Amino acid sequence: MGINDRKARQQEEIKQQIIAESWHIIAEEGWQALSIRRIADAIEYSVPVIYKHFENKEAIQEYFIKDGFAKLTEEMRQIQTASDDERIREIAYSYWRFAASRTAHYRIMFSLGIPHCETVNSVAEMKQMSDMMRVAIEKLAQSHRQEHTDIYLKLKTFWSMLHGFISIELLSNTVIPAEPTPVFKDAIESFMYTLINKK
Amino acid sequence: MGINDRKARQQEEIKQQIIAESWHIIAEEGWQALSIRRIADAIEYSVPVIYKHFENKEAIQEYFIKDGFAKLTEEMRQIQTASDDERIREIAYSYWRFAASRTAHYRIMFSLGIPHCETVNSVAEMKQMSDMMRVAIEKLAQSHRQEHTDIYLKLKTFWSMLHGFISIELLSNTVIPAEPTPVFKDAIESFMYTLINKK
DNA sequence: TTACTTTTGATAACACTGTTAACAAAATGT
DNA sequence: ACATTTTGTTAACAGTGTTATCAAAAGTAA
Repeated sequence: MGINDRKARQQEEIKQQIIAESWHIIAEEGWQALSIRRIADAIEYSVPVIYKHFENKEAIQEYFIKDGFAKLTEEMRQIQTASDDERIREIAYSYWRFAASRTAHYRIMFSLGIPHCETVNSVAEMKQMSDMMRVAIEKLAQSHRQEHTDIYLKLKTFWSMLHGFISIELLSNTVIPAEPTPVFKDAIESFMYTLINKK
Repeated sequence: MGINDRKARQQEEIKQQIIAESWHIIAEEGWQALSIRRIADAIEYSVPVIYKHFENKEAIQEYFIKDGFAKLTEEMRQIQTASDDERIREIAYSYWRFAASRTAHYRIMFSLGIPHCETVNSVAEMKQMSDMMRVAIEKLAQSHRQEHTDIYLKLKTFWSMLHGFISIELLSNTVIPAEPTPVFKDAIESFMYTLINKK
């Protein structure tokens, strides 16, 4: 039945339009400017059509959260470095650059206003990212004969540091510098130092 | 003119009622459940009365943000410790306990969803808190003959760490443990170590 | 081609939201 | 007792997310 295939394609196209136009609005005017009616206007369909593709507005937010983590993971995946030391540094830097270049996206991903997700590990896209970090930390620990480090402890610390710096940056409403600041770099070096050297 | 005094008192009481009832709703059902009409119902006045005391809803949020930082600073101020080492540790712990015991308040203070404040230093209550942290770091650095450390760099790192850990904790929707976790404590010790010992 | 069925989409409503203009009533000053 | 200011209310405007109801288009079978 080619007819059903075509229908599925057409529906999928509408969904992609919803996503594209939504992002258009968000990028231009922020998440708070996004309303179902504005999406409907933009895609030139009536309001209830949107509810055929997203259960509610929160589901749209959820989509962008997952999408954000997927994009972040993708950027991290493209890192090519010689040493394990370099790798974890570059992961940190690409995290910073992501927050700097896609600030609107980052804000949505970590908006603590509305509780949305269950556990970090239950969201596949989040887990992918944290896995990538974990492996990098693991490798660095191993290559410096630190097999007995608590990796999950270090992973949590690592992510907390990254997000902490970005958050504080986001508090003052100025644009995040495109490249990691010295403060940030310094903290990453400290983290790596305590990871490599036994206590 | 005692009449004007009484009027001022009555108006002030209404304002306090607005604050109290607002907080009642927030504590019970979260920030998103707070609406002007619900406040009006609770204080048994009509809606426009609220606008006599707060310019708009954002002003109410702003009030709670400032109030939160004031309360946090107050808790930090009550710390009594023997050594400078102990002090910075206790500041970190009281930060954790604040976030754990007043999670709803903490969420409002750092909700990155709606941009609200200018610079950190322009909000007096924020500055108070960061000053308190800065002095503690300064003292610790001095008492270990580290006069040439960049205090602002360390302050930013310190706060980023604290907020980073809490944020990650807030992501997974479970309750924050009342007492600082080992991961958190470990990170604080690391921070203090790099602060005390020259690079 | 006609009749029936399913899918698809639009209209319009419901119950909210923040905000404010217009007005009535109470309190105060003369 | 009258005029004025203060105080608070009603009712509306323009928007929000969400959904029940219904019409039209598309597909299926005779």
